[in-house]
Amino acid sequence: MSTSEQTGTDATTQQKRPAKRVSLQTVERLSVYRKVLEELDRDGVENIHSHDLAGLVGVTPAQLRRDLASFGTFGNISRGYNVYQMSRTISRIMGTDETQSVALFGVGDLGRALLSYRGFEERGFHIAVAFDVDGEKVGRVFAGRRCYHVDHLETVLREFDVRMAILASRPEGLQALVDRVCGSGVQAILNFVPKRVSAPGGCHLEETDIASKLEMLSFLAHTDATAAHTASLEPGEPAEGMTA
Amino acid sequence: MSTSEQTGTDATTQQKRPAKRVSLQTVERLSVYRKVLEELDRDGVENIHSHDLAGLVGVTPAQLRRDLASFGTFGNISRGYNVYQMSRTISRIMGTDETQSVALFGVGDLGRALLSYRGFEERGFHIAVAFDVDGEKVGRVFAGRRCYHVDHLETVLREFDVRMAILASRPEGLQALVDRVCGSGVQAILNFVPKRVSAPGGCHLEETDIASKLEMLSFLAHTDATAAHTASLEPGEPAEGMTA
DNA sequence: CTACGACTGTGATTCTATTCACAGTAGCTG
DNA sequence: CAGCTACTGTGAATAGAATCACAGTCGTAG
Ligand SMILES: NC(=O)c1ccc[n+]([C@@H]2O[C@H](COP(=O)([O-])OP(=O)(O)OC[C@H]3O[C@@H](n4cnc5c(N)ncnc54)[C@H](O)[C@@H]3O)[C@@H](O)[C@H]2O)c1
Ligand SMILES: NC(=O)c1ccc[n+]([C@@H]2O[C@H](COP(=O)([O-])OP(=O)(O)OC[C@H]3O[C@@H](n4cnc5c(N)ncnc54)[C@H](O)[C@@H]3O)[C@@H](O)[C@H]2O)c1
Repeated sequence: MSTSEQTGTDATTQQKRPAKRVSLQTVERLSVYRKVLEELDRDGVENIHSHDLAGLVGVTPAQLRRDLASFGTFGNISRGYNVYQMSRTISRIMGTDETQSVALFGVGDLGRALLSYRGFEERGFHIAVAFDVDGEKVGRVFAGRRCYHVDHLETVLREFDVRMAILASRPEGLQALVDRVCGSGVQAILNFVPKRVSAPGGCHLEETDIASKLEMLSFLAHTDATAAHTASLEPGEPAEGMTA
Repeated sequence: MSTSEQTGTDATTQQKRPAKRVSLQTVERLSVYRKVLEELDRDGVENIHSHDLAGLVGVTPAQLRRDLASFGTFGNISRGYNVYQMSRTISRIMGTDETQSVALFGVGDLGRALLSYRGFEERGFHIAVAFDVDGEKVGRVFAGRRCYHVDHLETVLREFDVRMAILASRPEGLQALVDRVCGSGVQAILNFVPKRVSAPGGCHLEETDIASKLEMLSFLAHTDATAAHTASLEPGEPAEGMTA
């Protein structure tokens, strides 16, 4: 950033630099920064230095500053960052400064747990509506949210102005569901169903495979438990067979 | 790998190369490879080429081969990889070739959803035991698993030979819980509680913050929705204040 | 008012991950 | 049985992320 107009920086200055490609890892960390900043704000802390904040979230000060720099200048030299301001700024960057409506697909065990979870509201998300195919569930109200039949998702999604969705349904027909959801204006999907699907262009899809996380942990536990990790392979016999 | 003894490679050959530091990202992908390989196996596919498998999981063929090469040689030239063998090998690498016992802490909405989920068994994990502090829940049986009081975790964990744990409790006293759990021989923890904790050395800890995933998705949706992403910042006034 | 100490933002550097590209080889064909 | 094709495993090249280190700035203290 240029040395001039330090005090006079206005939004336009930053808007002129949208080209900065910011990595997903940076965004993930931003989320953590904000969480910590909110705690600090609650504790009455007003300003904090990169060194201290970095210590709290477990990254290096350099990385923290670099992450923030992706979005422009907003620290005040020798006073550090304003906790409240920065928390709000990160919210705005992520689009969570105003509560967003989210749709839930699949009101099973997991879906109901998500519906009754109160932690989303604090982070700027509101599950506004649920969908299912089960006649037992359609029409009922779960934790204050009505459950509609998937057949009507197009009209209902637009009615509630939903742009994000959570999938907690079943693997069958998941791709078709994704296509319909994306076609109805949803731009981002969080998928809990352990099935590989792809979203059409312009729609972001994020997988959350819990079993996969456990596998990773299992690997880590096994590799440094058995010192020189015996996690070798067993090439076995060439296994003569047909070609795929 | 040397060109010799292609057919005669035995486990010891690989065990001599434990120095290969394999990245977490590689392990994450291994998990996906295995999932796809199991589907292929069910479909009767016996062999597959790196190109085809890579296409199915959404990575480049080079990356797939590189990932596998971290663990040694196990493709057969011009026949590709043996689907069943490779699936088993990856399981062994991750330590999921034999079912592992997992402990669950916190039998709330989320905890019960996890307990009733049948997908873990297929991936080599079995939630063998649950813990809570709520008198209403302690002593009861949920989906076949008994719920013990957290006070007795040390003895119960050893009894069930548990080396992995899932946290779905509450933020209060979480660090203390982690310390006790790690002290009882647990080597890996999957944490759903949105609170920053650290594990003592030798114990791996993985966070799964669902709201954080939503934030990431929100960011992505907002940034390429508003073309030249207006996600600028608002430096605001210098905000004179105390030092942190 | 000047000199100092400390902090941010960032160019340069190091480290890591991914991709390229090819040597070497197995199977297949005629 | 020789020649061809297409694949794997891997060194080399590239791209990307994290870290180092410092110039420039601000507040403060004397
Ligand atoms: N329960 C868990 O702890 C857990 C953990 C990880 C992943 N998952 C995955 O999340 C998903 C939901 O898990 P669950 O335990 O709640 O399963 P569940 O079977 O209890 O619930 C699934 C619900 O989705 C509904 N459904 C099926 N097809 C649908 C469709 N096309 N559109 C909308 N709704 C549909 C069903 O009627 C049912 O109510 C599953 O795919 C599961 O693999 C669950
Ligand atoms: N429900 C969700 O969809 C969801 C989503 C994301 C994260 N989470 C997080 O997962 C955790 C559990 O969520 P929930 O909705 O089931 O909450 P919950 O309040 O329904 O259940 C929490 C359970 O943990 C028990 N508990 C409290 N302290 C404990 C301790 N020290 N040891 C063992 N058990 C203890 C409580 O008695 C209760 O039964 C929460 O921290 C929540 O923030 C939940």
